[in-house]
Amino acid sequence: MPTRDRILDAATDLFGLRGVDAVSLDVIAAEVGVAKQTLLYWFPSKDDLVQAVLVAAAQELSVVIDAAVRAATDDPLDRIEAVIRAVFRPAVRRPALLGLIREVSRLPSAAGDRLTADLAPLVDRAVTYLQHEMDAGRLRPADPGLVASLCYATVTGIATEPEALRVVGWQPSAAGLRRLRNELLAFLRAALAPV
Amino acid sequence: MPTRDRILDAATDLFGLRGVDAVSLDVIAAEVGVAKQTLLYWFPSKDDLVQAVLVAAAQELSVVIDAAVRAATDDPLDRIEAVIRAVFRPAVRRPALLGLIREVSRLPSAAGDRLTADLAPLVDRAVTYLQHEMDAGRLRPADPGLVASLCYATVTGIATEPEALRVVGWQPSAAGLRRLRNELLAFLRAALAPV
DNA sequence: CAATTCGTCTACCATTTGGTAGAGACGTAT
DNA sequence: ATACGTCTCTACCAAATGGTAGACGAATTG
Repeated sequence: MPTRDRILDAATDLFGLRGVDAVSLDVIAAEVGVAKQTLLYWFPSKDDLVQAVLVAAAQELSVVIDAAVRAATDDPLDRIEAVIRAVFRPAVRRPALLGLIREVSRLPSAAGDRLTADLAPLVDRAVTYLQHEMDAGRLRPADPGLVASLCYATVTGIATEPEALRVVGWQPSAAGLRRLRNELLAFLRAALAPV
Repeated sequence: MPTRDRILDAATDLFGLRGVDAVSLDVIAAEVGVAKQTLLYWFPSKDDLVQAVLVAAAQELSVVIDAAVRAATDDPLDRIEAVIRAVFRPAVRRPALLGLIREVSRLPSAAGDRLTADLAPLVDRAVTYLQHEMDAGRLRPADPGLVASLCYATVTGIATEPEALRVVGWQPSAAGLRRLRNELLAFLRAALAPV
């Protein structure tokens, strides 16, 4: 893999796992196996690196979600399930991915604004869709924007906080993951289904 | 207020908002209006300060939740609603509080273990209670541990990520907060109610 | 009054941070 | 060959970091 991509990969994992401020360029460089100045050659400053990492992560997620939506059936609950399933795989494979998105909220707003702008169309489409399905009686009527946020909070929260699962005795085995995914799906289905 | 408490307060807000690693002792000292060495007088090291902040936050939340549970009626959905309402107020007044709990997952495990131990009895009681109510048919049958984690993820996520709400056009006004709280309650009620 | 404890301070220090300057290795085109 | 662009390196640097040493004044205690 090209050096630039290896840097992006390592930075994504480290930033998402430990937080942007907690990870120094030296640590990333050591992880990748190059000198710090090689990082600064590819990304002129740490801010640039953060930016690039965010853009790459947003795009990766966008693509996955988009494909899932396209492939699913017409029923909104099935469609939502498809998205969750699609997000769950990369999120578990790389817990850092969603952790990174979350990291945005504590970054100086300028950095996050770019990401927000990138994701805005995706969000708008989702909200419009929810509204439409609620009107048609296929989802529990509610504020579609807030419902979208709540779903996001649930999925991201559960994917990025292994601690919260550990204290209830959950184990990250293959079987545990399946069980978690199924409970998550049942939870959201119940939360969204029409009365 | 005594210096020690003022330090704890400021540290709670800053740690919860920006992350432990991102906040230096100098920043906290400046916020409180004392010299850095005054901090180190009260808390011999940054780790000690972090520890103290976590313990204080956990206790504050424990007390609030405990009171809410005691005061509520017998119906489990009402009881859960009471807890959410109780947590919502301090969480909104100080967004850092829940953010801090979340911060644990990225701390060196030793620091978080103490907090985990402190909260374990509370969690155990909640899980046992959920199990009991599910058996009695007053809640949707599911894995009570995972359901507890999912509720936690939803509440914490929505309270600590203003970004997720901003992108759907939500505003943190008094009316907005009420609307958010009500949607959150409806969401969880639907997710937990028996079929 | 003397001695001690408490709370805060100024003055430092070693390490780590993000970042600069510039040299050398490598291939490719002239 | 030589010149040039690409990529990585060693050698630094100024600022910020967590932390130490110890002085100062104000209470408290003998």
